Amino acid sequence: MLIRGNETVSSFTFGKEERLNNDKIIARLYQSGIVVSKYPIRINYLFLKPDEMRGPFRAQVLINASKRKLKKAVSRNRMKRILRELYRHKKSLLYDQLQKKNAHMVLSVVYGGTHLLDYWEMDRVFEKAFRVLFQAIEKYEVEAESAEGKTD
RNA sequence: AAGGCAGUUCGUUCUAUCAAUCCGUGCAAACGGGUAGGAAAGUCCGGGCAACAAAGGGCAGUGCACUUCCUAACAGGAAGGUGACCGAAGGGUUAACAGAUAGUGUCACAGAAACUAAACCGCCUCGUAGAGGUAAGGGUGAAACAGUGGGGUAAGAGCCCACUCAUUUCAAUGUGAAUUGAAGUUGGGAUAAACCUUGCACGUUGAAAGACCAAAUAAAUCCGGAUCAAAGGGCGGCCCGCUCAAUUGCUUGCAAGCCGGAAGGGUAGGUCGAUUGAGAUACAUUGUGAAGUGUAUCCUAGAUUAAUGAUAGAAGACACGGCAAAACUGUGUUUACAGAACCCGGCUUAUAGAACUGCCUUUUUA
RNA sequence: GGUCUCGUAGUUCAACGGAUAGAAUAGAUGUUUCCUAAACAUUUGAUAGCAGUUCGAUUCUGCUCGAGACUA
Repeated sequence: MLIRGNETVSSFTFGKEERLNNDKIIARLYQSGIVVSKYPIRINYLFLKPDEMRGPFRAQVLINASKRKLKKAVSRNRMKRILRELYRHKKSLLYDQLQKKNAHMVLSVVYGGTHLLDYWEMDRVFEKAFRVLFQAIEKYEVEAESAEGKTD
């Protein structure tokens, strides 16, 4: 089965409000966001204030595949769909982390490889990338607290 | 049965768990239903639709080019004609199939000569310095001024004759391209995917078109202009022609406002366009056919950072192996090409595998 | 989504439809030098691919492939 013991069983839905679709925020994400690269997956992320978020969720994501690397639309679609399923199944972990630190973020997950991966190969890379991302979230809390201290 | 040619169709199915999107019901939770292709592709043609305020004409430009028909239209399709080619046969393939007698250009090297010309070798005559005649033969070339045979001649030549080929005119047949026949004071390369000529067609842009709502605004600056005219904008690129916006004051060249533009600033969310259409299927009917007409039935993707999926299992299919073969069984694969972006009609290109139809040849059996 | 442009030696560029597709530079080999550099000589291309037109295509035409630009 897909659902493993260490994963908390919660909703696996992936609606419109969890997807990033605002043009301005996307531009900010790619200009000033931070990159976590774990070939062939590349994740850009950017922490936002709660009032900047456009929806009730803690994170918004966009998933894409490079047209330069994958010429055929069929293979791009396939990679995007696998990544979407992986995010859908693993996002509760991300939400837990964000809940602990009371943070909000937007992120983009981009497939930048030149050949196709299957679901379980992609799963391995995706978990590694997520682990790096969680470390970054833990660091962020410290920076945020110090920033709050300065402003106060 | 095997092989070949031509054509048509399909191009996995089911179950479980978790999802996406649209529609419907519902206060909500939720439930029910729909959800990618034959090419959705390339963007090569043709249309619909929308904007460009509003008449035209000419030139330039672009495209097409045997005939007749089909179609909203087309460089598409159907039925034919002609040439070339393939096949043993049934038959098939292909054509950028108007014009070289409107004009211009080009035809390298070789060759004597590459276009209204020309004599290198050869042949013949006079004659032996040479002059003249000759395109039959040689050699060159991708191409040498109709071909074959005979007559004729000094030698030759469509110079003459017969047949053939091309071309022109006439007649018959056909809607027509053409075909068949007859006749001639006809016989003068190739190239138009070189310029071009003739005929026909064509505005430009492209759904990021455009319409509406919401939100946000910004003045100041620079350039030009205001009804005689000029300049500027528009009517496809140019020309002709046509046409268009905006005024008051007073010191008459300045002020204020106005019109057009430049640059800059702000906003950048939503709805419509946008999925019922030259629609699909079935039957009847007209037509050789593409297709037309009529009746009935059906509604069959509609996303917008972009849905139509992911994983697991089963069946089926295919490949390889075991067995003389089949059944059976083991292993592997889950397939090829490929993903709607306003919508249609075509064309082109890609495509694992499977099924069917027609025809031909060969062999075997009755 | 739409509209266009361009593909020639490893690289940067040439070439009216006409011998064997040139030039610079890089690479390789040799000469020279005690060695290196420089210099000199020699050498290296399926004109992106497949068809067609033509006597003959880098050039003209069609299709395919690749690269790039523009477009609220």
